[in-house]
Amino acid sequence: MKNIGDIIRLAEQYCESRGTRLTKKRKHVLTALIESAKALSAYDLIDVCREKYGEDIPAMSVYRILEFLESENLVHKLSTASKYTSCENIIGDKARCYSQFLICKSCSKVKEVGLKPSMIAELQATVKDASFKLVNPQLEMNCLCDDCA
Amino acid sequence: MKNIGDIIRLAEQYCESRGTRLTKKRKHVLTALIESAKALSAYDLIDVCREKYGEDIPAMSVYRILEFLESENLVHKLSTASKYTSCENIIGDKARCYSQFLICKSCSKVKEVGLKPSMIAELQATVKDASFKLVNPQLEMNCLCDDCA
DNA sequence: ATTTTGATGTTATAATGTAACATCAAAGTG
DNA sequence: CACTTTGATGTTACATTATAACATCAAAAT
Repeated sequence: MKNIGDIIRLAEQYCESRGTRLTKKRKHVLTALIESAKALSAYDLIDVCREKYGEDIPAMSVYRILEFLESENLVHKLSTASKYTSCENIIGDKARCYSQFLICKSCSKVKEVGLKPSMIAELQATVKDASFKLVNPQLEMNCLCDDCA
Repeated sequence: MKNIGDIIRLAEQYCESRGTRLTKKRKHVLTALIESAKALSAYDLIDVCREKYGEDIPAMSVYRILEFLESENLVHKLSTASKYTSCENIIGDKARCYSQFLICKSCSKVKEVGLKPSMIAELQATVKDASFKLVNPQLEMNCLCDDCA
């Protein structure tokens, strides 16, 4: 398990290699998400950045930053919760695109788990049979964590 | 395939048997959802009810009605889309609680598919291993339908 | 030095959803 | 039947999530 500095440095190099930049504010938002065990809303992130970095980021910018981090596969949006979480295996060799997210609906604690290939195949087959194309293969499970249950 | 009147009558009897009432407005909202191939937002439903029944239902009431219909297993909320859809097998003998929803992110067309028992078992195992409890086992897949792709 | 591009700021507003309290109508009770 | 209780709906106000449109700023490329 790397420390946060190492992770951010890796993320920075990764962005550079893709011709994009991990700016200071983007780093702060990403750091906030990595350090949080829970998923955070855009407005939560505004608060965290103010408290932690004395930095006042407008909502519009936070949304743009989140969009950027998502496009770089550093962050996931959890649509069922309207919250965001950092990728568990940030900059893994193979970006994990098929994940199952367990989300505590009470406290927003999140666990990201890779899907077995057999499951992926099964889900894809269903989609194909129904004449749909899968855009974002991400399973969000509405749960309660043991602490909240 | 039953006609809409038969379905609504069934739903009504079902509610009666559970000691709840399918009122006129609830029927209208449910009918609108059944007759739509696409998932509808709460505010879409306000429009449909006005156009179709000349009935002006305030947003608050629509949300309450949707909550009721969900609690009776007549309607699903698709959280990833913030829209609602009627259950495909309304009042099936066994309410289908584990479903996979294919949702076109462009036009909101929805297809509901039952999950294979092996998938359900797999998902549940993951949840258990992670010390979470599954609250709502509903898989929403962000897709494009063939028409929109 | 200047231009270009990408990042961020600003303002306004849209879309989704809920809290709190008032009213109304149906169903049961004396 | 009058009365009470309960459940359904109305009303108002507001919270939360998100985006559009246009302005400014800063880094990099020429």
